[in-house]
Amino acid sequence: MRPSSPDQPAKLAERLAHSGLRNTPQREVVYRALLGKRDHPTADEVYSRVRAEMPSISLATVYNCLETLVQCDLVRQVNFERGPTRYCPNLHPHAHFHDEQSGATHDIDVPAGVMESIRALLPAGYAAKSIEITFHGRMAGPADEQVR
Amino acid sequence: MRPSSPDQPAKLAERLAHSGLRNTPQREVVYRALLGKRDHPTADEVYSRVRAEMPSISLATVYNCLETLVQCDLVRQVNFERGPTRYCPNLHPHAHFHDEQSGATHDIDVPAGVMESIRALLPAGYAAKSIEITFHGRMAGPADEQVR
DNA sequence: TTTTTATTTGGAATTATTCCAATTCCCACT
DNA sequence: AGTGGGAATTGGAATAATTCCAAATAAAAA
Repeated sequence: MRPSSPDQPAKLAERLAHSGLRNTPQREVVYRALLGKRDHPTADEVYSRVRAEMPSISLATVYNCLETLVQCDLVRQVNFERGPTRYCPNLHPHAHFHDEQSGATHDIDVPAGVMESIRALLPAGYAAKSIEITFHGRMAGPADEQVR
Repeated sequence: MRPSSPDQPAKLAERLAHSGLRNTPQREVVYRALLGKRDHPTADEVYSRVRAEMPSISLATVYNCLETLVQCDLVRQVNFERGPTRYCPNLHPHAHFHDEQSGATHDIDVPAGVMESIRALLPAGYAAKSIEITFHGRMAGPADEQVR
């Protein structure tokens, strides 16, 4: 696994400043919670993780911070099917695989070239700022994983 | 525009029968509402369209019928961002373009080959039953539409 | 016709999220 | 250091979307 770049708290400060926003302890702790366990948590899950470190934080603040992080392009917001919004701090171009069995979501790398070929499907006059790709399916069980 | 195939009510009957479900007037009217105006309506929007024809139908039934149609693979369920689930009766492989300005959603054809090349991104052990592609962006204004 | 099973219905309950008004915090300026 | 003002946080109420539930209805099977 690629190590996360070493200066991500600094990145938070920089991006917040860039948008004229303040770097508060709540925003830091929410961002760190996302980076610490990259399993696409819901706002509620972030809330409970963050309370371990900062018991006084409120759920409304968690929502606010997540919203702020999304606006700063530090976090992507992910929705499949019904259910709560999930949050993803992976900024590399990638797709999501949603395992219907476990409910887990896995990141799937998408080469920039493929992303562009998908963008090329758009007729003239359509300008896409972002592209979301989600697979729905099941992971093969251990019996199927053998390559030979 | 390609005319919708002539026998879609029959298709409903067939798919319901295939799943051992009954072909009720409510299911028919909900399905027809989706086919009649293919603008990715929410359950509430379907509800109000359907009430014109069947004023006694309930919102719970609309939810039930939509769920049934999804299970029969007659309708796709679409989610972007927060907000209510939308329903799409287009069964051809396609992506969605979400215009942030108007909130409208447009279908974008995706050639089967491209769909397969996207599927090929999955590592061994991942089996996708469906692939969802959503563009977020803006439509160019009329000034930009000239081809020459 | 009677029995059984599926479906519909209205309303209550739940879930996720947003809103709001009242603090609290922090930065800039004196 | 002291203070004014905008930004952020907070708790709780409000809203929106959906699901749940138990009773009534409708359709199929026997």
